[in-house]
Amino acid sequence: MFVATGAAILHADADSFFASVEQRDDPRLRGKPVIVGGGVVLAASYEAKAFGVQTAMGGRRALRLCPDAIVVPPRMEAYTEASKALYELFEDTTPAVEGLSIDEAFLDVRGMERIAGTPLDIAVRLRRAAHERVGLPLTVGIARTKFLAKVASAVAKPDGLLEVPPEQELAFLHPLPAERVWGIGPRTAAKLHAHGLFTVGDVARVPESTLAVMLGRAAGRQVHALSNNRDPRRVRPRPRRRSIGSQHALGRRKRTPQELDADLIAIVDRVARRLRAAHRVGRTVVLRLRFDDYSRATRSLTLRHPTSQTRTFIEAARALLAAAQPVIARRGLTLIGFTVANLGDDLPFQLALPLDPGDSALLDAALDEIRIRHGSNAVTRGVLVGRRPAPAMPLLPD
DNA sequence: TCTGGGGTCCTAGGACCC
DNA sequence: TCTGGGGTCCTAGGACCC
Repeated sequence: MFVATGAAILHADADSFFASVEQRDDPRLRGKPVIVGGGVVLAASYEAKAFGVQTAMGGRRALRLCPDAIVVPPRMEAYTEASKALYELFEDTTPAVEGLSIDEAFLDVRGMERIAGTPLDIAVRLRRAAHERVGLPLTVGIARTKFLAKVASAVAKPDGLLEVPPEQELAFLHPLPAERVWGIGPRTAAKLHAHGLFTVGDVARVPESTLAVMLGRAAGRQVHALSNNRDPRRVRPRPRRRSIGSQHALGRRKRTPQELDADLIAIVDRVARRLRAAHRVGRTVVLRLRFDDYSRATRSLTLRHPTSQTRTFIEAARALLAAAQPVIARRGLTLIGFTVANLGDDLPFQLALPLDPGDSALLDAALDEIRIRHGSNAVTRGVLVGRRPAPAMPLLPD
């Protein structure tokens, strides 16, 4: 009888995803060092990685390391298609799939022994299907917890398969560098190194209260739990996304105010379109800025009503940009971004009211009532119908 | 070492309310 | 005259992930 404590969580991760899709679609790229991106490396094939090329590296440096690399521009639609095909395989494998990113997911295969074989059997089939049906290499880690499964796949890359048996978990985990722990990035790692902590095992021996002081309460707790191999999180479908945004690097060239405004409008419009396509609305708008010295700033405000209207967002974004002018003038702008958060659903509705719908206080009250029924960030658009002979009017006119 | 574009979560302070 | 404790919301920033 299969027991629930066995290693039965799979972490499936496509290797160098964008670059693998490019190599799949263009035979001339196979076996060659490929870089996807331009100014910056979005993805590098393993042949390029062998030269030291890494994701997020500047393009010029990447080409110094690997002069023979073939640079191709990204094709996001192709990657989205490939991602869908991969996720179809995941969903065919088990109903319990938790997507992490465009090319990466957890699969819970507990209790499937009788119908589908051991987790290892399942993983072998999944990898074969990825090769044969999608044409992409897939690395799979198998373990008892999500964290260990993810670490296992990272260790097994590229195009690998690794199972961590329950009795070998600590022997596997503790010798690894601390950076393998989820949530330990460069900053946190530097803090840990300063205290003489380098491996997961080193970190595991530090009391949680000490880590909380060093890293903050939440981060300390998480790092302590994971490094001590405690990860009770279940595999479950991801909740809906909480923000939608877009950004654009401007380069060093100075923009005139008119050019900057045009850039801003283009970004805001892109975000608003995506929001409407997803039937979502948002209430908090965030202007994201980056300066000559790569320092960053954000400016945000929360609207009275959630919306997906381009015009409202542009007004808000312009106001935030205007307020940030002094710091922009001092530090020079190199990136501009716009994000809408505090998302809700855009539900069409109709509301009958006893009074003339020209009354704005009444309108606010009506919207509040709707939000009580549908959630605080729901609903911005609809038709208000007055009982008096008045024409139906749009609630927030375009 | 040189930095793109898409996200997530946490922290901390201030305003405001009871 | 001095001033508790708890809560929510908003804004800004930091760190991390792919």
